[in-house]
Amino acid sequence: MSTLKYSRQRESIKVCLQGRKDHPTADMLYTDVRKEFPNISLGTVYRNLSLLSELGEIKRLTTGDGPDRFDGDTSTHHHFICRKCHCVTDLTMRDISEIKNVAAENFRGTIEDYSVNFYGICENCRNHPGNV
Amino acid sequence: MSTLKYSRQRESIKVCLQGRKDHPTADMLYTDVRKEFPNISLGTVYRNLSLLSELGEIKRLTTGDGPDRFDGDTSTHHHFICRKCHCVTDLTMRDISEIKNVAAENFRGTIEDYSVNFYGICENCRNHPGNV
DNA sequence: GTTTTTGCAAAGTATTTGCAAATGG
DNA sequence: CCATTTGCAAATACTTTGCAAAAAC
Repeated sequence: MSTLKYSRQRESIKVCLQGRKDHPTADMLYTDVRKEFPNISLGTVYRNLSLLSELGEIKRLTTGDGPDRFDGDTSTHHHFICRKCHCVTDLTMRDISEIKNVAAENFRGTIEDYSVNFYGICENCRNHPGNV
Repeated sequence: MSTLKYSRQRESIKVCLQGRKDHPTADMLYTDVRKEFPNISLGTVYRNLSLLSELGEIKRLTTGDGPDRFDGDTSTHHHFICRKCHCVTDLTMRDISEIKNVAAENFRGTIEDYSVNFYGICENCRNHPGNV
């Protein structure tokens, strides 16, 4: 296996992501990072996002609708995805990790992880049905 | 809105899907349905899978790895996805729908649905580490 | 006859990859 | 120096779409 080398681009991508509370796509981060590195390429953004999520320094969110999104907050939490405006927001809720044990009870493989997404209409879309 | 017309192709796609216990991709179903309709096009398969899942007659599964998969069983259940062979299997587990209420407690939008996926290593991959 | 669906091909979206040059250690 | 990373462009993977012909009703 190869040794990891520091890169200013990777660092910037990580800092940009951690400074945001939305859950940006690769392309949104590309726009952001280009302010600091105008010549960075989208390929580099994709490569580093994949690398960082393999290292566990960020999280990849697959919403089931459109491109993957990324989250700089790696602590255990779940997301709400609005089926109208497609925004992704953090949910503050009590621990539900017990569902992993429930799933493991009758299963003969090894369950290592789980992911939960909640879907519906966000507060903003419900209040402004005309938009988006 | 337009009225739905019967189509032999759509019927065949649905029957093929319901006859399988794996969770095939559009392309896998395409291969299958072509035995009955050698001239069917992949576009027709995609169109009908989207339509059927909008109608609630089948379910679309987004695994976060590779193409979407489809499930002819629309009853409430959850899935395990092997991170090695990427197989998708049904989990038999007790009801966890309470997590929807837990999520709704501190959230100001409307939660309509949720999806849970479990990840890890399936029994087969664990027993045959060399394969795949 | 009118509307919906199909097959085909082309286009669209998201992401990955090959390669020579640049950077990091 | 040698290994890794970059920028660029081309390639890939998956899915959707426009359109004329066929099928459904």
